[in-house]
Amino acid sequence: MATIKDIAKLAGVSVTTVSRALNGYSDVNADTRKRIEQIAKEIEYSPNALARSLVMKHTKTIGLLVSGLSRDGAKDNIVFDVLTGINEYCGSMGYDLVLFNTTTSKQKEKTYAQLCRERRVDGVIVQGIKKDDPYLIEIFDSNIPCVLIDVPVENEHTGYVSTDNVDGSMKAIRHLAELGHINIAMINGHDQAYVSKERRKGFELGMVEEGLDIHSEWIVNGEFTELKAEEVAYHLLVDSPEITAIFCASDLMALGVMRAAFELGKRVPDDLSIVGYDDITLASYVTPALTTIAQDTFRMGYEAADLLLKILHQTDEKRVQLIDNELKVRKTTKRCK
Amino acid sequence: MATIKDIAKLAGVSVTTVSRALNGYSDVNADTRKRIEQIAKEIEYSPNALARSLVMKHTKTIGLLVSGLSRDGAKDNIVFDVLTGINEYCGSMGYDLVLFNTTTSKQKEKTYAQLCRERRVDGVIVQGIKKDDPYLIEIFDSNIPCVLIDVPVENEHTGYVSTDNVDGSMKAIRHLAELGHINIAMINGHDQAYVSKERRKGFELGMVEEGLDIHSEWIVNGEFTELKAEEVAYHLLVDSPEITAIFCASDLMALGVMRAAFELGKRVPDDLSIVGYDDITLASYVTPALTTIAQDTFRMGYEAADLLLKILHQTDEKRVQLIDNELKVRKTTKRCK
DNA sequence: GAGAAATTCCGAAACGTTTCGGATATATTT
DNA sequence: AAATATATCCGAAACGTTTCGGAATTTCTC
Repeated sequence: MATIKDIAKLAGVSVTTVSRALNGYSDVNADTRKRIEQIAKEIEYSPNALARSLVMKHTKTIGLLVSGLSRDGAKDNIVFDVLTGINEYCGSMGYDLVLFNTTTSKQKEKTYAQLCRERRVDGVIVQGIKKDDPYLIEIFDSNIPCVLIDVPVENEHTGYVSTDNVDGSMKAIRHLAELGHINIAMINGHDQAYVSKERRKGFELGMVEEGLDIHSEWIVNGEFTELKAEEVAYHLLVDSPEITAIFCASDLMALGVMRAAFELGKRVPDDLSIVGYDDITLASYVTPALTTIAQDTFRMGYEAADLLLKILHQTDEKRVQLIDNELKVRKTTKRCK
Repeated sequence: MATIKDIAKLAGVSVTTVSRALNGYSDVNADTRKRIEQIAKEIEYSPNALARSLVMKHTKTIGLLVSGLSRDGAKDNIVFDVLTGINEYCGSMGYDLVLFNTTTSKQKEKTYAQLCRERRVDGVIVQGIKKDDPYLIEIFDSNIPCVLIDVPVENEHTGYVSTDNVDGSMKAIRHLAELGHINIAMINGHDQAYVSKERRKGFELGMVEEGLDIHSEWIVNGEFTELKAEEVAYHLLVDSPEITAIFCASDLMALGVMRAAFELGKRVPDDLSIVGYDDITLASYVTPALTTIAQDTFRMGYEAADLLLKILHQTDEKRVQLIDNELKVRKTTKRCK
């Protein structure tokens, strides 16, 4: 493969001059520059990013640590959306992305910092990490620039992007309350997720705001999966048939609840109102279409990348970026009889 | 950041010995090895992959060139599924992935080969490329190991993975014919896609096999989008109300067709049978659930990565990998009245 | 106990860049 | 014409590894 040395030899100049010519420095004659560029094209030269990075001390790549990059991550397209957002912004800024594998056991034995340092990524975006993941404290302790998705960690070199999960949940409850619902239950995710805590808080705040009673036994975890949510919703609905509305911490779980309702012969939304969270693609395609709190996940990725580059270049001391969310009223909510 | 030199100094040995110790060579004393490893841990050493790759001439990374990594690629989760498949296999083999950005204009000015050579990726997997993309011939001409998804290009250093698209389409037609359908139309993708050509061929072969007439004006392109498919299906169904079944070259287009049918007051499947292609997540969630030809896209990614590594290591002279597909009968097809 | 073999280590070059400090030649000023 | 400024170039070191060829020491063989 052609190197800068080859060009130098052919052009009869030093490698220094070739380097400076190709990188647009001013102290090289216009003619020599032309000649060098010409030769570079002829012998199909392309610079070796490895060698460059080695001396420049930056790679123009940012690492991606994503936990949900597994087969069933396809249903909720959140991971994908965030990824495209990141990709979009990074692409426009000339950064490439490298995907780290956290799924395989092979990689798990390497620490977070090792992963990043080996590849010498300039920064990292972390997605889908749980509160109790050992990686998390390592992220905080290491000095690698990093932004988390939906995990509030702040630092000299780490920030995060999220949405206002308590406000989002309150929107859901207000909507339900306006429709006259009183007996409202909640299917939450699991305790290892930051958003679960927030969404529960929003649920409770919304309930007291509306003057409604909170039945703590009506708040159950659905593990963020359709199947588990279906199961717990089923039991919930048999045990407490007076429930007329369920707020779910994710759309996928809302789909599970719909299924449970169907099995019990409860019609949605006539007998049971449901509101989800996320606005995944499925939400608007399913029948009846799901009322939900929409998050602009693409934008979350986009802003995460933006924030990371700002931390990287120290152009800004901002460390957190909050994205709007929005209630989308569709067909799974109806006035309470 | 700690380097091999630091270890050498602390351990009182040469860098050669450190290198050989850490890489498990046999010509280093067990005690010195222990000592070196100990020191490495203490000063939190992690090897610089850049420097290593520079001399080793391989990076243990494979490049990803994907066109559909855009916002609306989320609906059909194909890109994502393939990606996870690739990620899974590469992870298990100790390879990392780098995502190349082809979406932005900035990158488009770089040639395919430049992109790969700069980063010195060991190989590339290309997805969603069109037949008339200038990149394609460059891929063929360059000597970078490469496997394409769904584009039949074979070479010393390039292979592809795909499914049997003509057979898949024939399965669809057979199914429709068995249900007594005679007037069958097809909504195809666009002419720049290899799979479109194949699926059309399968459609036609299936029709003659079943002794049915092919009306060439009943084969129209829907550009692989829901909207366009809805539009062309609408016109098709108004112009030729005798059509009782439509075979679509993608599930997304099938959804468009369902919408068109709904607008025209035609019930699916009672008045119109529809079969899609791909088996995206939406297919099974939509009402009525979509009958479709399922492709194991995760597996396609997985096998693509496997094939690439085989080409890379020259362990095999195989250059093409075909994945099975399968007819999934759901609720959008019914016996013709 | 001499020669052979095995064990353990190391110096130096190489990978392909960038960049610092200076050198040479030409142009400008006085 | 001398002094100064400008334009253009270059040598060499540095980045952090791997690896070739050989050297020094110890152990084995007869």
